Amino acid sequence: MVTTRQRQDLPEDADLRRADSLAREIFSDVANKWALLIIEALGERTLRFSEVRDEVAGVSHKMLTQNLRMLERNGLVDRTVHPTVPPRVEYTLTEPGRALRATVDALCAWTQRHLGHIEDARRRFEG
Amino acid sequence: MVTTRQRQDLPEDADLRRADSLAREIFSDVANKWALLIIEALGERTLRFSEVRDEVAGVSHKMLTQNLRMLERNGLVDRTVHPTVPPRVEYTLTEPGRALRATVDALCAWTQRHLGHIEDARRRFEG
DNA sequence: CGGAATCCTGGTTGATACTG
DNA sequence: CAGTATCAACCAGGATTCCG
Repeated sequence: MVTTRQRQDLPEDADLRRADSLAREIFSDVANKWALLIIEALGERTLRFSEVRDEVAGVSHKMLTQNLRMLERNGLVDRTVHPTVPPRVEYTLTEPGRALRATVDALCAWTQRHLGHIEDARRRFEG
Repeated sequence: MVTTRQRQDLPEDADLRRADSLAREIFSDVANKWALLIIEALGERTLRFSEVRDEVAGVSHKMLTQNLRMLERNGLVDRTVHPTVPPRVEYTLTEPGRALRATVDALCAWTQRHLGHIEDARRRFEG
């Protein structure tokens, strides 16, 4: 993944730059708090809309639908509508979604491992 | 890292909940586009403010200082001021910063690997 | 129950200008 | 060059309401 400015602008770089801006877009979609928390909440399970809402602390109805749509659009979650009444909508991670979840797990582990160091750094910072 | 609601609220859980909200806070700090791009840009190198700005495409002066401060506060980057004129300020990842970078690398790799799948998913989504 | 639409507020962002 | 301050614009995000 390219995260830096392009140094040149030759015509033959066109498709490279396209893939690049796409990567950037996906990165922006995914590198966001709610998306990552939702992916983490889904884990290996299949959850209903309201179950996800209950699992992800503090998420609003709106943010949840918005992010679930985005994840569905990018093929990271499957959305299944059961035509019953009342309606029942279930969400599951797709294969790419589960792969992403692995790196989110790593991020969570990193956070846990460095909690102490970060607390110290903060005390030192404002001193 | 705990990402779900607390089911109970017993007194003895107080410090657990404190660590929890701290983890949540750090997660929110770090799970953001600019922070991750900056960490990726720094990599193993030491860069000046203007060099980081040049490496991270599209970041504004303000967002850059803001995020660098945040990363410094959390002890993820070292900030060294050389008292020369004009001033020279250099940024380097700390050990925790480099550890975090490893997971960011994983995220970037994930993005690259699934670019195609995601493009397809999008086409299927809007139909 | 899940979702869309509306409104409304406040935080985030970029532009600009100024300091050391 | 690096950083801060100020201001205006914008958009994220919450609350609410209505629909299937």
